[in-house]
Amino acid sequence: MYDKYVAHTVSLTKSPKDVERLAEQFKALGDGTRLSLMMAVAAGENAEACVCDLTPDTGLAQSTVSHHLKMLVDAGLLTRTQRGKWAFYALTKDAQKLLK
Amino acid sequence: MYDKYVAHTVSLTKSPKDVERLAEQFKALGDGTRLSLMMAVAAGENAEACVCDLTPDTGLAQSTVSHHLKMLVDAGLLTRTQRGKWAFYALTKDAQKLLK
DNA sequence: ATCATACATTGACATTGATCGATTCGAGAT
DNA sequence: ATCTCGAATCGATCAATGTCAATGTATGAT
Repeated sequence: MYDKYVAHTVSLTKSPKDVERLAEQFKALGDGTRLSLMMAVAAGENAEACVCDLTPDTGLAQSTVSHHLKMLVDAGLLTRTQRGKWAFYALTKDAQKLLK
Repeated sequence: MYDKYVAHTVSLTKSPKDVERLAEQFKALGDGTRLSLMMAVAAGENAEACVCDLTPDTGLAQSTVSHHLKMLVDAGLLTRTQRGKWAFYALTKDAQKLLK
């Protein structure tokens, strides 16, 4: 009922700790390379992708891509699953919310 | 109809330029201080606030807060309106979408 | 056991970013 | 004109970040 008068953003309901966590997620998305990686993962088959698929498009070194992916995992935006020699990354719920 | 099978995130529909812009907005939100500022603005009367209101809570120098606000404006997340001696900041549509 | 493949980790470097104090600017009020 | 107050800009400093080459690690194939 207060919806008309009170801005119902994320903001009003978050503790300082939540704010820091959210800021961390935004920061993780706040880089062109990483945002592109997220997009590529979302666009991949079964909405997942392995590093070998992701690296070429970026034009960056494999180690750099690996580093970015780790940041996204640490931020809670990607999951990592090892299957054979490949590591598959997929979006988390948080990521889907933030990117929708 | 493809909704069930295709991740319909931001990702799939954005040009490289849009991606960079979006990344810039995420980056702007990816800092605890700035995210708190956004929240404070959203929580303010009429969903706006002036620097004098915002500065004390941050515990930072006024110049620093001013700098952060400029970044948020440049990213298209805040508007700035001068009224008398005060500068009032308010959320943009983009910001409301990203923070909802 | 050895080898190749797919990633991760490390160390280094250059760039960016957050912060402050000091100064400047602009808009009323005197 | 001068003064004051709110806010923006400047210059400097120090920490954090993006990047790569080199190396390490784990997995599967030979």
